[in-house]
Amino acid sequence: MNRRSINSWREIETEVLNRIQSRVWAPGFLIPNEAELAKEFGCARATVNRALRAVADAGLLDRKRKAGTRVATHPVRTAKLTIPIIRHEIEQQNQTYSHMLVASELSTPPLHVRAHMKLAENSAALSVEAVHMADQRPYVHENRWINPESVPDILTLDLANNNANEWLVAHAPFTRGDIGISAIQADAKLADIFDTQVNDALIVVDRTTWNIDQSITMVRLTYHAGYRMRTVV
Amino acid sequence: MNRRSINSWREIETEVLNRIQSRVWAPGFLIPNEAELAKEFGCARATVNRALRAVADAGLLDRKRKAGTRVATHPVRTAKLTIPIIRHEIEQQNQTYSHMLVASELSTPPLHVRAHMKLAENSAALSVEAVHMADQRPYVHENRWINPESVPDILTLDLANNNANEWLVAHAPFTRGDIGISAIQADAKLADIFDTQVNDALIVVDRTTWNIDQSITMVRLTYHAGYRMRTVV
DNA sequence: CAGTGGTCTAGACCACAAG
DNA sequence: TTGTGGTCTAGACCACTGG
Repeated sequence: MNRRSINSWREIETEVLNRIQSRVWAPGFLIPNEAELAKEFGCARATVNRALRAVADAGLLDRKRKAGTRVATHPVRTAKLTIPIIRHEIEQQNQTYSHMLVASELSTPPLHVRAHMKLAENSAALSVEAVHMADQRPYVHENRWINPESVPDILTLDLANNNANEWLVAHAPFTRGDIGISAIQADAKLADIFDTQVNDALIVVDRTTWNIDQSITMVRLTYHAGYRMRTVV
Repeated sequence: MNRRSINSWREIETEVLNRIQSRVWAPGFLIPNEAELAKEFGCARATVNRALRAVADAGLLDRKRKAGTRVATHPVRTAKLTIPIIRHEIEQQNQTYSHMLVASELSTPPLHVRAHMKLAENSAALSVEAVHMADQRPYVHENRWINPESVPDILTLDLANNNANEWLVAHAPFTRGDIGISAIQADAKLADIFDTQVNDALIVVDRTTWNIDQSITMVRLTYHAGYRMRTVV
């Protein structure tokens, strides 16, 4: 075969994607092993490995030792949902960010919060309620519980002039988090905050972050009516 | 230093994460270069590279040639939002999947669809409306436009017995897609489908997929009331 | 210009899993 | 048992970019 030598993993990745897309390698097809592809492309096996690993990470190939590499029959694609700092998200739209603290209080969280955050029955947590504004208009409402055992410094922080969202990102790295996205009807309070109608549909993001097995914070973000989360695959 | 030798990239990754989390390497800190870390860990530079690349991909390190590697000050975390085949999502919850075709018709799409899918003014597209059921209960409503130029075979497919969602995944690989998530109030039709109240808040996912620059399909998925998308970071 | 990460190579050994 | 991907090494050169 007079194929010109392909020796960058990105070129190999492109070639592999082309073969999959053009169905030269159809779904379920067992593709040649790394050594053979390396010979075909005239490069080292490690380079082929790098390329195939990238394509497999994207969900288009299934790789198994001994069994070889197959084109995924039902590629499970994943979209990257970025979790931006709210100020950044707003400023990226060329709007002016501001932040309003509604309330902050150290108290005993309700049962469902204690349960989800794995807090002891009599333990106190810091409750923070705030509204993030874009060009002075309410953008997202934040309702947060913070575990002071994970971030004791939060108790001495001036939350009126500091933003819990950003402060936590910089000072409380987390190892994992769970996220839920749902839709709710605006109640009277939310309708008032967002200057919209009761029963308007709003997007809600619930997120809890953990340091190993200790909860850091549990937050509910309720976005203004008409908000649209966007991403690409 | 009497450090034991660390020579797997996963161990190095763990060690790096530990140093970031314990703030031994604080946000903004310029960490040693790959060669130095390789010496410290007693491994090859390529191994350090593999580990640092993984951590950087996770958003916790910023790497630049010549400038070196710094701990991210505002780590941009990304959650993986999987785009499952609806049948799989339902079966994973141990529910029985079924699928009901409401309508399918070749017709001229409305302007906003033509515009988004980049279709010519007089071109026809296949419109498919269906409901996916879990244990006989409506789970998600699907409203889809398919570009027959991208997937001509769809025109001869028996959509009553085949599921456009799955068929497209297997037969029309896409190179990119854009996704929007929003909340809407149920209108009379959706309330009827989901046997819920008008004005109930529903989650809507709009997705358009592309083969290079040619649109394949544009779909609106409207989930039943109370549906919750979940993911982890 | 020079330091850093990005990548490639040729070879080696290992870990897993199919048969 | 054995074929396949997974990983590591030591070295090399390249590409980008800060100073």
